[in-house]
Amino acid sequence: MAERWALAPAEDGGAELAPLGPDGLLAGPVLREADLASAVRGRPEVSRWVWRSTAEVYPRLLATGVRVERCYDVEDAETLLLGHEGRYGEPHSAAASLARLRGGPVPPDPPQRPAAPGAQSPLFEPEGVRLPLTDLVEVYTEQQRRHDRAGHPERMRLLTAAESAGMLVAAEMNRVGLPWSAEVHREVLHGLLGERYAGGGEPRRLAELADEVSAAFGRRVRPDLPADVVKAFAQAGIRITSTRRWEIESIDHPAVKPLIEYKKLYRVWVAHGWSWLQDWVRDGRFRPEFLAGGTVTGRWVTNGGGALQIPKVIRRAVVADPGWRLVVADADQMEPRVLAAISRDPGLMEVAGRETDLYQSVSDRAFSGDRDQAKLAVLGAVYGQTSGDGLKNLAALRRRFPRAVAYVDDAARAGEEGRLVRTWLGRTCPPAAGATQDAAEEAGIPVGEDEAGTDGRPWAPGYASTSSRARGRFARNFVVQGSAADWTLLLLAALRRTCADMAAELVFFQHDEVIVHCPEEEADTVVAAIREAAELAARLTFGETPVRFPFTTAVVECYADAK
DNA sequence: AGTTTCGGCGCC
DNA sequence: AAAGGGCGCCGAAACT
Repeated sequence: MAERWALAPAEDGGAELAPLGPDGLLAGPVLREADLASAVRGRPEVSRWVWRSTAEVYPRLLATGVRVERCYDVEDAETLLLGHEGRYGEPHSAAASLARLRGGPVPPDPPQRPAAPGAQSPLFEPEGVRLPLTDLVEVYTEQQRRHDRAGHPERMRLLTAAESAGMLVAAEMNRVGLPWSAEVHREVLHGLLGERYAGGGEPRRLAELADEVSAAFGRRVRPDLPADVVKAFAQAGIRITSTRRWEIESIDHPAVKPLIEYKKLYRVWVAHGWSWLQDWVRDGRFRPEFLAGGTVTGRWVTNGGGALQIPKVIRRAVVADPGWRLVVADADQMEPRVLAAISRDPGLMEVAGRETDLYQSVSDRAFSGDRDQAKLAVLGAVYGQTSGDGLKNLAALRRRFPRAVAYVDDAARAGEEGRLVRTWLGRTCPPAAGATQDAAEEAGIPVGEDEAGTDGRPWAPGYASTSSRARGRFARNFVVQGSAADWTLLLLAALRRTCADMAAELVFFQHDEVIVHCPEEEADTVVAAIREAAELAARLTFGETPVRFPFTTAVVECYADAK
């Protein structure tokens, strides 16, 4: 029988805990134990722990080797519930929730802890404000009722459970770290950038390229200063409005080639160079801090280390332990498949019901076999393309897949009009600041920046202050990107359960891609587990659907060999 | 001098 | 060819 217990850490390293009934109410006396980890370790029959904050509790458990099967993160659920209720931005702490429940003054959320290089999750610095166990349970019980009032209660329950599972995965990945060879990394850096000079200046290759750029302009130009580059082009009789690559790469000038090369290598140097290695890699592991549900769409973010932006060339440094392998798995055309599942467009569901290249199938149906056009059209529909060939392509797409396009069009309209937009499971897009704002924009009155969420959770950048058109694009993308994030949470949860019985460890997750580090002999099992987890996740998330979610998997010793 | 914003680019 | 979604990170520039 699945048991559910509530848990609240105490100041002295101990904990309060108590069993919960099916209704979420206390089902027994509150117990007091001297050691948090022992209290959990001693109760293997508990299948779900209800606690205030996974970030507060779980790293401490993991530090003593204790894993849990499931949890329910009250403060994360509060954020999701508040969003669903159209109260985005209200304080999400358990203390605030309790205050709202009892009608007292609502405390603002405490500020977020800044990221520190190489830092583990804070073991001894509790984040946020603790509550006595009985208060926590009171909040939890009320949250259960709030799930019942959601548009789709069962989906909302799945969402909060799934994101709590995601937080367990994130905490475990933070602890394990991504296998990283500092030696290979240094070789790659040396090969790309050349020797480092004393004093921390540019490495040899960058200095050479900067000289080439200067030579081409006939004067000293610093390629890392956009203003300098714009001026230099102007003096050469070429007007540019920025130094973005797409704007300068078509220019016919001898400085362009070394300039682009410089930008590429400069990026590697500053973002993933020697100092990055120093800061973020220790004992053969890169330890970023993954944060499940860190964005409004539900995508994860990382704190520090740029773990979700590792350049392809640097992936050479991700190397499995001896005798181990990396199973690198990439969901094929995830977003259009998600669009098929949520829109239930018959044509798109049929296309997405096959495991073959979806863009090719779409192009066969609507674009005379031109795969690139089909891909552009699909991505344009999802991203809110508004001009160019995209519009023509969108029209072709609309003829063949009317319900799919209508689905994102409806979301865009809702966003423009300031109505709530939700993912399939019920994660809710932050609404516009107010209906008056559009009118103000219409009248040409600049609209001020909206107040940021007091809880430190991210708003869409400038979301509330952007044009209604931009909000439409955001909402259009939100329903697809966010529903995809819903599905990946269930995928991770399922995969985590399989890995729990093996030596295999989840070490990396990036939107539609997952890496499992495992002994060589487990690799085939892991590959199969990913396929099964994808199917289970699809069934749980979207219900009965013909849509398939195939993965491209590679069993490699080095991440760079996966593609 | 310290903090915030900007420009550019990495990933999906 | 180029415009559209989500992020984080860095140094420089712009601010206080």
